[in-house]
Amino acid sequence: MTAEPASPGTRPGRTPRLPRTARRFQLLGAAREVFVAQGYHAAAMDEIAERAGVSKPVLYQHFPGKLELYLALLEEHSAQLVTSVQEALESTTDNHTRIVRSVQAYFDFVNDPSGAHQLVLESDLRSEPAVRQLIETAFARCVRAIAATIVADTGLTQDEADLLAVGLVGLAETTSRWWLVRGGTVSKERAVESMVELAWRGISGYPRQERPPGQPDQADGLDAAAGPPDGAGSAPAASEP
Amino acid sequence: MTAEPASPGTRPGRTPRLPRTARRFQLLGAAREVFVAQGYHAAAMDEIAERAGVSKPVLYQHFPGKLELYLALLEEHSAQLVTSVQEALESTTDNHTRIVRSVQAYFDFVNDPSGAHQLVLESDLRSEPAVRQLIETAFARCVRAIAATIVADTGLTQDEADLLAVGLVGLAETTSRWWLVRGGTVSKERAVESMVELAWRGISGYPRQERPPGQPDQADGLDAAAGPPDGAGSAPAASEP
DNA sequence: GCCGCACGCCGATCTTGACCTCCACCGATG
DNA sequence: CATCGGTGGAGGTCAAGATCGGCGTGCGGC
Repeated sequence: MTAEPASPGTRPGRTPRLPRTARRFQLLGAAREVFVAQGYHAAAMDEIAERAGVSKPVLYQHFPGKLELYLALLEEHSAQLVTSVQEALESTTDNHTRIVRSVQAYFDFVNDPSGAHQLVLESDLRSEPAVRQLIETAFARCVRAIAATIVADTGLTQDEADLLAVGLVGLAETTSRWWLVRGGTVSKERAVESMVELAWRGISGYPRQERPPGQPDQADGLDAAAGPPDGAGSAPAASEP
Repeated sequence: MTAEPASPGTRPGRTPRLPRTARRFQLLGAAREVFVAQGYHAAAMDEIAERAGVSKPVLYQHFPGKLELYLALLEEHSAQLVTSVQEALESTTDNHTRIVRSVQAYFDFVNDPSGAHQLVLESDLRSEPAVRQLIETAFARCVRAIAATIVADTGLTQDEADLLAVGLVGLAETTSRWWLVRGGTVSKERAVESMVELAWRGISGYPRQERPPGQPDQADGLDAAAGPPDGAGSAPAASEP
């Protein structure tokens, strides 16, 4: 006691006393910046607090610990990605458009100026079960959505459709991240277009695959949406034999 | 632990005094096990030494520090992956076989019982520049090898080929890891076959990029191995070394 | 208009855990 | 038989997560 408060007139007020909700939001923003820039392990709670303009105790009054803070951000952004992909798939019944919008969803997600995609796609805390589970669940939701679309519009088995969906997700993830890093060379639209074309060529002709006889194949490929292909003509240059 | 120092006569000799090379090899093996199981940050040098049956000073006599030990493992396995992919591409001139063997290279790499692929594909030390650079270099080498093949056998530009190669690498990476985790459902051969088919459909028809109609470019696909199209000049410009 | 209350905020500190070296010991060699 | 290089356990250092008492401000009640 009587430590050395020096002079009581020292300007103590740094922060204008925010309400809890606003403060929490600001802390999440600061944490996102630091976690994205440094990664989980290299990030320090001191820096997050400093970045937010508050002291560490305030941080610990809003979040029980570093892990929970990270998980809050991770949950937010992984849900955002999943929602984007699901909306892209549900927004239309034309499968080519579905692919376009899904790939675009990944590119947009990666292109977010906050760089939050790194938390979901390049986390350095996969050893933590909670983190791993969250990331894998988000991945699985995207895969499941795509696979459900595939299995609904083709005669493929669930396993086959899962595999294809995983491949497409990996393609979109990897290319979008690569495009972001090497962003200068190719425009986003061009990259998306290339990837869509690759994916579309890859799966558009699928239902005509040699299947055990007795299984009447659908009349058309994936490009046949729910209804008849009435002038959709979406197939770009698909080599239609 | 530390039951008691008790008597100094407790048979201290555990290790039969290995030569340096063998000892180093053994240390690398122990380190690999621990790093794979725990990740870099959760791994402790104590555990690596204990796993190897030696004490910590010997560990530090073979490696300057934890990071260097990790880098040695990372370099070894990333080089192994790159070599596998390069050999797969150079082993034949048939592009379909090239894809088969390349995808198989990824699946084999992931399927290694040591689990070493996690070091390269799921490292939790990307914040470290040396680690990041090593991983990205390995990735880039795989991409470059594939892109070089594409650009040699088609008229695509370097940028386009890079993009396709990145997509194929991402596809192989993601599906192989997914297959390993969900290994029970699909056999490896079946998964490889599906992915090869997807990739092959995706790129096999490529050299006939949107060209004015009326061109009878029937057999002019990637499956036509030799002979770059004469009219495909289009200023490659050779930007990257 | 004024007072007391309560809440939010801060400086300084503690503790843990992991990486990295110093004193006793033992088998091979001249 | 003596020496010497390598081995083993105990300890130092430091960074980073987590926390305790005090302070100042804004607001409801009188």
